[in-house]
Amino acid sequence: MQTASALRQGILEGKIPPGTRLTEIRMAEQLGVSRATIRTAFHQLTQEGLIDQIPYTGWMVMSLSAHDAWELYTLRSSLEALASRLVATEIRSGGASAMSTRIDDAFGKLKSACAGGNRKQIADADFGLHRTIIDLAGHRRLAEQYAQVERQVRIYIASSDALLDPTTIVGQHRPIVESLTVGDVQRAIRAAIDHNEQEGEKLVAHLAALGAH
Amino acid sequence: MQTASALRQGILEGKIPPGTRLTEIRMAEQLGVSRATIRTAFHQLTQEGLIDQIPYTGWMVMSLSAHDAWELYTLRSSLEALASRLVATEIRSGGASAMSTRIDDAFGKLKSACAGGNRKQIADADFGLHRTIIDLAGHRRLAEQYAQVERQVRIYIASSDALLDPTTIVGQHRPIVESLTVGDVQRAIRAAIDHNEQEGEKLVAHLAALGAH
DNA sequence: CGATTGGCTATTGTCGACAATCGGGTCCAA
DNA sequence: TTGGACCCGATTGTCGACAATAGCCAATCG
Repeated sequence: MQTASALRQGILEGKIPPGTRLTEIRMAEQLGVSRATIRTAFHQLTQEGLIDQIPYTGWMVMSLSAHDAWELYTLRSSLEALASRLVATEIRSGGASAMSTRIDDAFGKLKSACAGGNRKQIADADFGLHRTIIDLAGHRRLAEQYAQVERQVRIYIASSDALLDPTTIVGQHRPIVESLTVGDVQRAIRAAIDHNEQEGEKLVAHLAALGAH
Repeated sequence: MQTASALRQGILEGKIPPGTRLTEIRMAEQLGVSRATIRTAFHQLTQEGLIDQIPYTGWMVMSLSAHDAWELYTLRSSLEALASRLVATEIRSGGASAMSTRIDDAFGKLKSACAGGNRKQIADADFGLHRTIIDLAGHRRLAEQYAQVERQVRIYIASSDALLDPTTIVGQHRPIVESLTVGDVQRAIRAAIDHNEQEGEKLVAHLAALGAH
């Protein structure tokens, strides 16, 4: 839906910052549609994990505390560990070379994005690599739940690209890619968990610093 | 919301079987409310994973194939493994005796339910024990995502209680409870995974048998 | 002076009517 | 016979108006 897309983009690009209160009436006027249309869009965004409803009061752009960041990265760790197990197992058993190719392609895009230096491109390529692995698992519900986590993480990555260090990103993802493409199940699971632990600590620290400022 | 609760109950108790097509107009007449109210209820149930929307066509009660069952149990396994890790770690490090108590209580209810023999009570106690562990993890997003999986599993458990064997249920849960209450992290994780593997195979087999009938 | 009650405003919750869209069936023509 | 265009019923999508509710501020009472 068009109006949901507009709002999603605004939130994900940081134009509508976390904690912003959204009212149906104002949004309806602003976008030139009726409240019913806004309402379905808000329901959609709620399902995507981007906003929250407060009965008889309004809607709020999801806002993350340090504890929320901890939740996101512990959850993401578990979901990526499952995906890594499934993909690595498939690569190990079958000769699924198409899977390895797609992972290598996504990793290649990340490498050239880091070489380029464009923050948005780097972030997109980073998320793209992770999403490629998730999609390869052939697990709709896993993909859906992962997408919810990813979108919430993106809210913060977008509004504060303090978590992107172009010089280290490629190296941090190499263990994940290599263990997967050779079908080393145990190492792939471990690599996914380790990666999320590192990233999670960074986001928690970042949010704690913001909270203190 | 009242109307969402009525529909949820109907679906979870099997009165509205999987695959049923729901139309806003008929539901509105049937429950004596307007379409707008039904619509928000449907959006709520969609977020809960109980129904699906088909644009310009209607809404359908979630229907599970054998592959869907595989998805549910692999996902549940990962989520319960995470919860088990968190809870067992907490019990090990702190003297969180309240946690052990709540787990033992839930296990006690399961035992007496199995002794009683009432299917619905057994199912509720079974889900209750798992939910207790999830809740103890202190992880809102984990609880929410787990709830989605649980509700979808419940759709089938309710409509075909072939998966409940009162004589073995208690024994199947004992490793989970014992490893958690003594704070054995690794064993707790393993117990959670093993349990889900068993249950998943049962549901897959059940669905495959239905598909063949 | 503090707490409680009452009303007021802003916002969501609910409603019925109309517009847009989808799917299937029919009719016609090649 | 078969392919395709068209029409029609059913259903959701959208709209504006009214009802219900929460939160706030002030007035009142102890």
